[in-house]
Amino acid sequence: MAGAKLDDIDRKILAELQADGRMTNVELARRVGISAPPCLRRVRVLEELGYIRGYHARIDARELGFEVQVFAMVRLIAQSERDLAAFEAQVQVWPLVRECHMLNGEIDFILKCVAPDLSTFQRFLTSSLTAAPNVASVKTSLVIRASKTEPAVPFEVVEERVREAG
Amino acid sequence: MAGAKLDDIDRKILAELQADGRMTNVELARRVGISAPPCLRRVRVLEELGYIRGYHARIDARELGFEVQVFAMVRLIAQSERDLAAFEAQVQVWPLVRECHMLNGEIDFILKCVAPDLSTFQRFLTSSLTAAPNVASVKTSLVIRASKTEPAVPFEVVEERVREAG
DNA sequence: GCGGCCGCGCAAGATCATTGCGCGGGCCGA
DNA sequence: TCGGCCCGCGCAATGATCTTGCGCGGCCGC
Repeated sequence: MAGAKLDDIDRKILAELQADGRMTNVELARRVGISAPPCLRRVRVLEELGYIRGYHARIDARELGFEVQVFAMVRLIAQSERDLAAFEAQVQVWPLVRECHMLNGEIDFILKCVAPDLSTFQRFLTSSLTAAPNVASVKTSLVIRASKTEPAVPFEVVEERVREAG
Repeated sequence: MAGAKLDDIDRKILAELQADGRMTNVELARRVGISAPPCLRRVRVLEELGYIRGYHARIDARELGFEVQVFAMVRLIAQSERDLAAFEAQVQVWPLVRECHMLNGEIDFILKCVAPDLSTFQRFLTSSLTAAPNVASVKTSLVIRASKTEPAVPFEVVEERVREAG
C-alpha cells in the first residue's frame, strides 16, 4: 500500500496541505493545476486512505506559558509487551507528556514533555515519572531551542532529494 | 506576553483548532459560543500574536514509504555558539532530519529522522551525520512505535490538569 | 452622569464547498 | 481497427461559508 498509487498531483496536494493545512480548496486546486471539484475528491480519498492523518493548528507552547520543554529518556525494568503497554497507558494520562515513542536499544521510551516552569516539571519527574511502576531510570535534557521542526520540507521533496543524493 | 491577555474564549479557540485545524469558522464560533465574525477576528489576532504558528496536515510518513524513524543523539566536540549555529545550519539541508532540538547536558542535539529503509538511513548516518565537522559522537535508536503524539491533549486542558494535580 | 472605547452581533456581497452531469482519453476484447 | 467500458476531469448550480462595514450595548474613567 505504501506510496503505490499516488501520482504527481496527489503528492503535490500532500506537500501543499502539509505546508498550509488551512488553504482553501480552490487555491489548492490552482496550485496543483486541476479544477476544484476533482481536487477536493482527491483530498477526501487521501484522507480516507490514511495519507492525511488530520489537520492541526500549531500552538506556541511558550506563548501559552509553557516555558520548559524536556526530553526524558526512560528505561524500564521489565520489557514484556504487557509491561510496555502498561507504561504506554500510564503515559496517556500524564498531560505534561506531549509525545512518547517506544525505542529499541538501551532506552525504552523517549518522552517529550512541557511544563510551565522547572519546579513543576521536577515535581512531575520525581512524584510521577520516576515513581511509576517498572521505571528503572530516567535521564532528562532541557530543550534550549528548536533548531528544526516539522513540517520541515514536505515529504514529497524528501523523496526527490533522497533519490538524488543519499 | 506569555498567556496574559487570553480569555476563556481564546483558549477554547486554540484548543479547538489544535484538535481540528480545518474546522470552519462558523463551526468554531458555534463551539466557543460566539458568532462567526468576532470569532474570525479573534483567530486572526491569535495568529498575528504568534499563539498560532501555522496550520498543517499531518502526513503519514509510513504510508508514503518512510518505514524507518530514528532518534539520533548527537554530541559535538566544541559547543561555542558559533559551533552550535554551524551544526544547526547543516541540519537544515539534510532532508531526512525532520526535527532537531538543542539540549543541555551531555547530549547537544536530538534529531528525529525518517528514511525509506534502514540502509538509506545508515548511509546518511555514516556519510553525512557522523562525518559532519565537529560531531563527536552519535547514538541512534529506532522508533518501534509511537505511543503518544501531539496534539495529545489541548494545551488548555494541560493547564487545568497541572493546576489540579501536579 | 457622561463620553469614549471595546467587543459583540447583524446584514450583505464575495468567495468557497459540494453535488450532479456530460465529455474525452485510455484500455480491453471482439 | 473498432466499439464499449471505465475512470477522472471540468462545467454549472446551489448552498454554505467567509469577510467587511456598521450599529448597539456594556464597561471604565472622569
